[in-house]
Amino acid sequence: MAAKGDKTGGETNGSSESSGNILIKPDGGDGNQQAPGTVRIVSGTAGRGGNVPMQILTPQMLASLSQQGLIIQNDGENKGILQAVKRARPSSSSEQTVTKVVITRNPGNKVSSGNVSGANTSFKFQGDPKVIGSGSPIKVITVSQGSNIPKGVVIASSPSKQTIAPSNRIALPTVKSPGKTIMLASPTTPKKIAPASTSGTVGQTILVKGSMGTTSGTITLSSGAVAKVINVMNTSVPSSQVSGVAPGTPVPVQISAAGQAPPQLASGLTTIRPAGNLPGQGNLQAVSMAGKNFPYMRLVNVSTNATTSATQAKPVLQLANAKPIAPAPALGQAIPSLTSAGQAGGAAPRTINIPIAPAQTINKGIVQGGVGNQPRFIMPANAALKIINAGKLAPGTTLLSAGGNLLQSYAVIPAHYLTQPVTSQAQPSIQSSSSSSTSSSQANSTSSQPPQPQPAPIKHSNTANSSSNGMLTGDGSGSRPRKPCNCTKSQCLKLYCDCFANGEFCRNCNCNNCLNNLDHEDERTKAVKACLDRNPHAFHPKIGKGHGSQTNRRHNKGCNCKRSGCLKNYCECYEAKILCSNFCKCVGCKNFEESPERKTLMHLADAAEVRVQQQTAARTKLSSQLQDYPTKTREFSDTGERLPFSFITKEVAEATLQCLMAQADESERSSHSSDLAESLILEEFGRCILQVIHSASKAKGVNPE
DNA sequence: GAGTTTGAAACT
DNA sequence: CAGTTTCAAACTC
Repeated sequence: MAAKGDKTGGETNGSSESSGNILIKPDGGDGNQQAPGTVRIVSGTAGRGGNVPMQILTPQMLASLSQQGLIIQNDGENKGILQAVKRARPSSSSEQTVTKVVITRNPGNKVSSGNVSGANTSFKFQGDPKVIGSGSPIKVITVSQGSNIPKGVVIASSPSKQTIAPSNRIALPTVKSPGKTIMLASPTTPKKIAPASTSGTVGQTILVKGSMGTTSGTITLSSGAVAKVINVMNTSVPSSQVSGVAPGTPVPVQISAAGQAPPQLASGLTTIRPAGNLPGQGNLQAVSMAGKNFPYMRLVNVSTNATTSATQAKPVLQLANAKPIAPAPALGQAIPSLTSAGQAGGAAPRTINIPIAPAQTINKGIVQGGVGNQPRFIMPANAALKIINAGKLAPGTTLLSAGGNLLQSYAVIPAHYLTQPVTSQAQPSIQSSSSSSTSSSQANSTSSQPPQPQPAPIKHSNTANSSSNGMLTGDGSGSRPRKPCNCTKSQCLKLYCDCFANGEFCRNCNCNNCLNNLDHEDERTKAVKACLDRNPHAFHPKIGKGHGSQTNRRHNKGCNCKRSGCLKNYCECYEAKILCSNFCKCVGCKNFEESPERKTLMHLADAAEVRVQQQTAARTKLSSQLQDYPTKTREFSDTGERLPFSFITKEVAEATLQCLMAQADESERSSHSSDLAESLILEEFGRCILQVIHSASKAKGVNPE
């Protein structure tokens, strides 16, 4: 699909400006004549437009801008536009502030264009393929002024590398602070970002459900494909909406510290951007599994072979500073980097470029979101899937390619890698990039060509924890805790293992001889491949949407129950709380709408739930009252006499309650009628009260004071 | 907690 | 593709 933010399409120029330069000219200028490799920056009034002298930015200048805090942020006013906002610098009042940058890619051209506008300056530019990506059409990044500057993604090369030239690309580093994370929402999720997911803290991963509507940031990977990037304010995420995203398309959201947008800090961000000139590409798919916590990225349709060089026109998936999050390391914890070649020390952004095929259609074969909000990325590892300049991936990286049909070619990357917080620890690198990019995004894609098998090298992560399942929890993103597995024979490398089946690493599990961790990526990779060979949909959510209603869920494959009547949790349909469908091959199914047995079970379950809730509420209330009581009341009168109610201590109350419960149990065992049971319980309560009174009368204390 | 039942996954 | 085996979760006692 076309990116809404792709406003500059056709703004390419055939000029011959030296590559790597960015020409900045007044916003609103068409810039069609801009020389390739240049970006026009036009100064203007706050926001956009305006008359400001034209400037030319060289890669070095661009890098400098990034260092100065050029931030990409959500543009509330411009749908589908990725905003770049330059962080305010207190010290320089005269300095122009870039508030908005739009980078668009020109499908048919090698020149990318875009515009940047700021409070005082508006820029429109055309990017040099070399600058933004090897000769690939680049997307437009629109930057508009925003009052909310501290959001952020920083556009620029990493501080560690001042020039862009070396890598020929512009990185979109994010704030250094605690991890930038990307979560993808289930494709089946509502079109609007769930309010519940709109809050979080810096470094936290927030799950945003795919939506239509306003976009906070958008990067068009190629014609027809759009990568979305949303930058969120530091502690809270505005209930942004995303536009240009197909319904259900997962949307990454990242949170950065307010006011922090140091380019050098880029980390943990995942950037998807085109690196080639392939026309109409866009092939990155985000796939989320219902109820799964594991994001996957899917690259579809790689038409070229794996050996294609980075300079070749190919869409590229870039993982910048993505660090494999091993066993859920705490934010800020040192983590081996997924990307970056040979760079230790961590400040420098590291990227992995993965060529991706041109996108033609969207989301074919994509797994529909399922229960819950645990997304995963599935990256088809076509032969074309290649790690540029990298012979190997950093620890935990699993990139598989399988020959054969498209569906069989996937690379599964644990969400950790995409959500890892950046750390300062030295990292194994695959490719060093002068710039790091930020924001993650996903694009739609389709494929047309069969992937070629090329297993991606995997390295072990020092931080790999054999017990980690990568479960994301406690971030308020909607992820749910997953039960630990108890596998004993499968080594957690078969679909028997829920962790593995969910695309997660085992963590805090009770499994034996577990290989589902970063320490055994090779084995894991092979296992994943084997599963995909057996069933290309192996990692797809089992629960999808039915044809009829948007809201109806159904088991995509159907169950095969024979003895449970589909009314026990053995049945996957019942377990998922959905009715059996035509796909099911079950025998003696009782899990259908009008089933009396099912209704009875439902009623019982509801009643039980109500009881539990009531009991919990009562206990909470009672406990609260008992705790507060001493502070609210006086135990002794002015005369020093102990007041009656002071004898009703917490222990007394609990004892009384136990007596009542015992009476209730007795009544139940005796099959008493409810009326009789009630009477007996009240009588018991009376006896308890009398006993308390009796005790109080005998033990009147005196205020020690 | 041990043993049984169950159905998905894996295998033949 | 069908039948069998393996496996781990669900369930029962």
